[in-house]
Amino acid sequence: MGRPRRPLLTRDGIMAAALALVDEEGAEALSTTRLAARLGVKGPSLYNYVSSRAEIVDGISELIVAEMDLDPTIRPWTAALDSWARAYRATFAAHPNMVPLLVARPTQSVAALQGYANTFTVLREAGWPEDRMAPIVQCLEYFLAGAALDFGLPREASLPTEGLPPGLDPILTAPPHVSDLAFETGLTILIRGFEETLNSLRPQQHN
Amino acid sequence: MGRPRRPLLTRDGIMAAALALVDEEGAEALSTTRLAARLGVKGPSLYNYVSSRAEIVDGISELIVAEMDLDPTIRPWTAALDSWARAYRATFAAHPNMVPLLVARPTQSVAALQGYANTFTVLREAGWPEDRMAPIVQCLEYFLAGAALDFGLPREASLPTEGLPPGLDPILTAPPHVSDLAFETGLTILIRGFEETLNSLRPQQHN
DNA sequence: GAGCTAAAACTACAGGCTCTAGGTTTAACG
DNA sequence: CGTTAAACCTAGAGCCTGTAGTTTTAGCTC
Repeated sequence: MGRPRRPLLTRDGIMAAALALVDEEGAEALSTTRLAARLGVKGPSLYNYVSSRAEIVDGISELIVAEMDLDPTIRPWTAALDSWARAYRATFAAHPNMVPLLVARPTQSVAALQGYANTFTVLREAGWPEDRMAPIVQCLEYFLAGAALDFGLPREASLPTEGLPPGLDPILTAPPHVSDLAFETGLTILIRGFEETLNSLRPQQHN
Repeated sequence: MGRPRRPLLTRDGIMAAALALVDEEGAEALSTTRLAARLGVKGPSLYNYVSSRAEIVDGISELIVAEMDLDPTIRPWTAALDSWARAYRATFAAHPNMVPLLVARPTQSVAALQGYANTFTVLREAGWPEDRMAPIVQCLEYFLAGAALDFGLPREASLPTEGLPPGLDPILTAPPHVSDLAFETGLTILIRGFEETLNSLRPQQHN
């Protein structure tokens, strides 16, 4: 076939198509062969723009992180954390198939780091001691990551049906919105807890 | 080679070897070929005991879940949740390479369900209303799952080093035990929050 | 003990995956 | 117009999961 009149591919196009592929067909459908087919091209052509499959996964992550628009002006800090948490969750909810791929790698995209930096700024402004910020942020992120995992789980996984231990009704007959409830419960408790922690720290600042 | 004098494999032996393989060489080393080699056997022989690779992953999960011994007699309920949380975390800490494989599937092993059932029993005893237990438990599990993910992350991931947004010092210069701190912080806050939730619920029970 | 069945290993291979090597056409530039 | 390099291609190596069919032998029945 030789070189086409105009390039059939772009790096951004590859990443966008990869995200669409995963959204539509699941994480296990993300192969260079299938992605290339979707782009009207043979597999190895992708390697003109990308050096490995892992790089494609990273590219998708960046797209998703970029998608969650954070407002850096929100104050006070409790509202900022709350808004961050909801944006985080909404983003993963929009791409449930990506969850297994995302959680396996550490977040090192620039956009994500920007988000962290902003969070630290807000906390610092509010009077949080330098050495207390990282644990607080990480602690909230644990909760958010766990909540995100929930979206990635296969729906309606058939349980053994027989030989189950008794007393599981609360989880078996749970209404579908129990995840929302769990999220709201945890987020409220965590942020209130952070607030109390900060309050208990403040008096000592004036010693 | 034909049938050996005594079987070379057992289902349990396969699962145990698979767990050891993942622990020692990482999740990506878990292939039927390599697992078989470690057992002194060729790849397809495994299929006499197991019907798919996924079944092996499930088997490993069960081994790990079984490993975390929960004491069903612990009271009060706050101590029970605390102990459950620590056992959960310790278990994942012992098998960091399994984390990516574990979180991608829902927990449907009998041992795990037993653990849930026990948790619900303890909460019920303590006076939690039936419809409040599932959110509480799931909320704590979000936190624990997220904390577990931390163990599965590749260590010492090299960051871009340049072009980083400013203000990231708290995360970059964080001491290595910041994960422990984040865990303790979150667990304390959550359990205290649950306690207050229950207290605020109690007065209404006597209406 | 002889013979049959089925267990438990094997080899061979189909089809999928990632990625490399090298070929071919054409765009872009001097 | 000629050269270089871009951007596609095909071929294939080497991994993977899983199936089919073969071989040897254990264990049971008569």
